Amino acid sequence: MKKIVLIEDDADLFALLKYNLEKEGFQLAGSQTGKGAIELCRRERPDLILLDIMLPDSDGLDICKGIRNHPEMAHIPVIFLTARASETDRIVGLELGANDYIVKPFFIRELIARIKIQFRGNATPAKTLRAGLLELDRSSCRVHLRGEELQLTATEFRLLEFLMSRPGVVFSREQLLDAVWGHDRAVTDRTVDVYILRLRQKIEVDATNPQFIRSVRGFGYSFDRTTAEPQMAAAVAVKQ
Amino acid sequence: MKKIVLIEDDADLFALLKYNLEKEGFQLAGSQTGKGAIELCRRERPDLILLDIMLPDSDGLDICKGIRNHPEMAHIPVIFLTARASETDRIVGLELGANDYIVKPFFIRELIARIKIQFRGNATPAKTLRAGLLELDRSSCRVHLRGEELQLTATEFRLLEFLMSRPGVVFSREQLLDAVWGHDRAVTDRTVDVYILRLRQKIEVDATNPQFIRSVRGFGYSFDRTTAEPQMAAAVAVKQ
DNA sequence: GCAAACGTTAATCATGTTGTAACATTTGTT
DNA sequence: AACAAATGTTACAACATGATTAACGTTTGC
Repeated sequence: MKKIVLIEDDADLFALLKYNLEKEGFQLAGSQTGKGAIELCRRERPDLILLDIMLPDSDGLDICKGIRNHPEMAHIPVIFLTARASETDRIVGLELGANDYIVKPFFIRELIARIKIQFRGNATPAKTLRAGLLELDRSSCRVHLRGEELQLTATEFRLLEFLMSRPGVVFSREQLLDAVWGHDRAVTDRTVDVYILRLRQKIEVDATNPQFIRSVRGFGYSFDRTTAEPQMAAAVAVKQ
Repeated sequence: MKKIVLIEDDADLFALLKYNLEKEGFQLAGSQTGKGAIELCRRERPDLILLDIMLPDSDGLDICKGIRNHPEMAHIPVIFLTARASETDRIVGLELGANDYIVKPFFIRELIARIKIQFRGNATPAKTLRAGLLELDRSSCRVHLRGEELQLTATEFRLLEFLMSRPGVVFSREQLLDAVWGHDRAVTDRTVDVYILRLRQKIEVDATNPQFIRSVRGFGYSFDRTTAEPQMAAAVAVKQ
């Protein structure tokens, strides 16, 4: 849960924001004075700071500058609440490090939207797929198992990526060929079997009891963690 | 000087924004259609993209998604121009990676303010890229290895800079040509191979075991330490 | 105008990958 | 148990890819 510090002197607005932001699932701390705001942030270590510029006892810009001067807080995003658009220049022109600002009066939902933009950061969509000890990193095209890097070929990688990105879903050989080999494929569907085998040899610890790639007889394959069944273990023991 | 790409179908608004942003010192490229917007960005490689959501021929959200899917453009900030606050939810709810948005009608100065906020975030771009004993200084266009200066040609430098600025990310030859050679490339993708070779000859200590530039068979190249040690493979072989 | 440096292509070589067929095993059904 | 269908496994020849070199056209600086 994200924690927000709100510095706003107007009691009504303070209450309104606190109510709405808490309803939205944020944890709120705050103060209605600028005095001690920096101390408050240092104690609370919020994920974001909402800062009114016009405070009766101090200047919001100074508070922001102060926060930026503390290395341990310098990275925390600050959104200014400002009374008039004419103040825009001061916020932006000076090197204060505001990450955003919003002009009063504003819709609560717009403020929430801007807060969420800050939290989304630079929108780094999960580039790496995980399943227990198995990790697949899309950007670097690497696969790790228990921290050890596996050497997969391009086709193996694409197949594993496709399966891992839709865990639990069973795909027919046809579908896998379309997705991994492409549309202009001239490939037998049994080829999929061979690649599944090769993948298993590389990612499965125990090939006889696949942990990651599940065969679904009559349908195809799926990436699915079959929770280790004690029955299976027993069966194996009997066989020996 | 910062370069901005503007995608806006309204001719009046397009002209108005172009005039004002150029007056502000930005270099502007743009299009009044969504068609080919991604291609435009790939060619221009702007520092920021202004994107109208409602376009007659395509959806701005899709364009943004497309941009985020190209690794070489994924880091470029996008500001949406949106007609109504009610569209806010779509922008924020979806994982599209918008960095900001502004609701029409807006003050030009507010837009400029928001643009500058985006640029200030990048105000401290690492002027020099480092990777172990390898140093690349962007401002002086010099590269040092163990303190010794290397003589790289312009293309070699740009290629290395591009790869080093996104360590670990694998780029296809296509992407590298787009990013390093630029728009009017009438160049075979094999050319990339030759440049990779020349770079390796200059920066790699042991060319047979590349330390910096990794070939990813079937995908392309990336600037990345290869964690897999050939010694390990040998040890395994011996154990068997 | 010349020579050196640079950018590009094409050809060759070694190596790893790919897809298939043939065979083996498992599974479910009668 | 017998059988057929589905899946697992192996081996191999054709193929694709990347590294490398040489050659050629173009730009640059003097």
